[in-house]
Amino acid sequence: MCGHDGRPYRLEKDMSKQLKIQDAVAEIILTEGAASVSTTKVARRVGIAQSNVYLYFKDKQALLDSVYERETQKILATTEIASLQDQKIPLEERVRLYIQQVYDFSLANPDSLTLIQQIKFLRGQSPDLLPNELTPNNTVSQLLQAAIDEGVLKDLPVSLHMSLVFAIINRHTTNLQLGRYPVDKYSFKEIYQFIWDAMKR
Amino acid sequence: MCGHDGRPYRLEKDMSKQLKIQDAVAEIILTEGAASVSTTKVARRVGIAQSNVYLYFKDKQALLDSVYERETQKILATTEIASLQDQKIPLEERVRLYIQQVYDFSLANPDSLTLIQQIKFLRGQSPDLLPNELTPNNTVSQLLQAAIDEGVLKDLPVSLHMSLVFAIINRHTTNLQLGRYPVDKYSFKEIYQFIWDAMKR
Amino acid sequence: MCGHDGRPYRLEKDMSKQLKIQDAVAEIILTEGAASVSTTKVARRVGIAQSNVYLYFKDKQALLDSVYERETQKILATTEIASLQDQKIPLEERVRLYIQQVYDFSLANPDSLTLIQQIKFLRGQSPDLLPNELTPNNTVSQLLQAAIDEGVLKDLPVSLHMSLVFAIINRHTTNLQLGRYPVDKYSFKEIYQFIWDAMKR
Amino acid sequence: MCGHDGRPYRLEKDMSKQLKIQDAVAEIILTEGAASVSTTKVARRVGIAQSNVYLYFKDKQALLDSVYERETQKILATTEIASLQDQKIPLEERVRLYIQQVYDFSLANPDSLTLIQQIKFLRGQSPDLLPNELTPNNTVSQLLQAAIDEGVLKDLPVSLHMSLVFAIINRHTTNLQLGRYPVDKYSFKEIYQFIWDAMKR
DNA sequence: TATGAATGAGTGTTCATTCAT
DNA sequence: AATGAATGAACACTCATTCAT
Repeated sequence: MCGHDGRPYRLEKDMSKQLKIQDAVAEIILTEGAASVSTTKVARRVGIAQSNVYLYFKDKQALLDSVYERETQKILATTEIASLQDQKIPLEERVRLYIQQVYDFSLANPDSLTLIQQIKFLRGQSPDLLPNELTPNNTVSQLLQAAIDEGVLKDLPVSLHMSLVFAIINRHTTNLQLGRYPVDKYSFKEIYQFIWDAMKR
Repeated sequence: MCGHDGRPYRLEKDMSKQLKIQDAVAEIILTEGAASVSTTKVARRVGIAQSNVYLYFKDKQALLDSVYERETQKILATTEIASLQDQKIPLEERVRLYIQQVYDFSLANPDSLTLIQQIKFLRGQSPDLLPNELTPNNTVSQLLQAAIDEGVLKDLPVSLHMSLVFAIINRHTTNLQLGRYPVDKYSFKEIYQFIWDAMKR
Repeated sequence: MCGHDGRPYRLEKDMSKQLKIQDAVAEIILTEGAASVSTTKVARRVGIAQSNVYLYFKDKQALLDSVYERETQKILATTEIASLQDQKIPLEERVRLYIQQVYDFSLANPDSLTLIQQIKFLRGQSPDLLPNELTPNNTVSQLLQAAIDEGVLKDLPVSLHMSLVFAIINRHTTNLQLGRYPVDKYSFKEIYQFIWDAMKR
Repeated sequence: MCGHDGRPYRLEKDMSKQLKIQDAVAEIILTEGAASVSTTKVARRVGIAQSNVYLYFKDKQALLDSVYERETQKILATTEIASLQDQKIPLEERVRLYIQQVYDFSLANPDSLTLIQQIKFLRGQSPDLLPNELTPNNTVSQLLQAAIDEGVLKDLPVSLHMSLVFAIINRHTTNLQLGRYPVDKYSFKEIYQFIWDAMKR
């Protein structure tokens, strides 16, 4: 159960430094804000030499980008794109599914959105929660556009619909994280109704 | 058109250094993000020595705070708080007025909200557009709460209602700024309907 | 009761800024150490503009020097040089007088010596309490040298004798200032005996 | 005369940067005074980048402290504390030993005391030559107190006795350094007699 | 006499990045 | 793969000094 060099290879080792470094970056962003990420801090937190960071990432930007990428991948992994594209499901129902997926993900990974926002912020971009580059978003865009065309949703820019969904759900989960009210005070149904009333034609 | 000393007094001259510095900060924030504001850059942009910044502002923090303050003051100046508190106006109409005011302000000062967001971000605060300390927001909170209690609005956290308003309007004006669609493509009425459908009971 | 310019001349005004500035410097030195004297701080303490300091003193060094000078003048003013030179008084008695004068001055102006020490320190000089430039010190040197020549004092360098006197008395008064023991615990007689036993042949 | 890697190992190479930096600090303190020590100057003198200083010392303060520590350690290393505590040696003889040790050290390391004084000054502490924290000084304090209690020394504060010893010896060695008189002009015996006459009952 | 505005050089400190080992 | 040493540029901030008014 050992490598040829006699060093035992544990799963952690496999996960290697790369991930540990990314984790450290995420931690720092969440606790101190993206602006205060530095290779020094990251290295210290991981317990490696500062220069070591450059063994795994071309430069600081690449490091931040990779963390950004990792979080967006999490969204991809969680969301079931297939069902959103499934023509057999009525449009209205698919929109509901989309909202539910955002809701579920946001509740399960409240940090992910924060990380994405923070890194965007550092780039000087607006911190809105619309990572347009995101693959699933293209799907979502198409879904919403179709729903608009079919007269299911109000004839407003897709980005407005998406902003609505993100803003409401993000604020709700943030509220929960801050303990502003108990988790069971508002059900998904209520949140969904709030959103849907706006979107629906 | 000259002072008795023969020095021409132009409008620019009237505008004190303090304002010029604040403007430079705002510019940098809008183009490069708040994280990359530095006294060096600011001074260079204004055309003064770096140390000069400290003649007008105690601190870098004080400088940023002053810019923040300036923008929030703009909001205060623009919004008509009185009418939101006017008991003679029906609640539903006052909520409409509130939304309209946010809309008008956002359209007139699209950068203001960005600046506030960015500076909040730097402070490590969440970037939501809910500067709760803002005096008008207390008024707004009370208004919305009253409307909830009277059964005019859905029984959801006030913060959710406010997030909704801000998110939609902010995205709309951002879209306009980016030229994603012409200004007259969507009227206030349509935007308002979108928001109101969600909020109303 | 007014000058020809109509400005009332009060005594404080006479004492003018010059002295106030020196006082401020002394205060700062005593509370924060000579190294942290700055024209900014001085001006703030006096309540004048920073640039104003340069109206009264050529530069910072001149300012410090003037404070130094002022304190050494205090010594001069207090000490009765005449009696130390009075040939009619026996040498031993005159040495006693000298020690007593240092003792009295040190007790009355404990800060003076600190100020002198601190300013010398800033100059990079050794902080010993032997301001050789001091006029009275020349007198003292001559007195001590004479006493050595006459076999009244031990045949050791004058500077050693003076260091002894200063060190003992300075430490004693510092102890008193720090409240290490009550003022009446040790009389001058005891201190004098301590010093004299060393010096005398 | 080379390591296996072909790199010549000279004595200088043995001496780590850390020591070189400390030496540079000491040099600057001795020539220009502690107040004018700056990381820039230090780095320039060592021939490294300024930022490099922070590779070896957390702080400027830490750097100064380390120099302070180094000098006090020298004292510790030189002095034979054991004999001062040896109950079999009569008190009077032990006091003599103490004085001799101070004398020997002061002659061998005339800069050490200056360095300690200067750094204490920068800290705003009184520059007296009584580093009370110093371990040997506790021993010395006890020794002197015992000698006072036994009627060997005059009944005066221990600090006065210590100040005496330091002041005389320090001035003497400073005089020597300044070349005010040849080394052999005054023997230890004479200096000792000077001090002892004051201290002894 | 007094001021405020201005400045350039300086301070200590942190950073991203490179390189020889 | 990993390190420690090194560096130059940047940072926020303070200072002594000057000058026009």
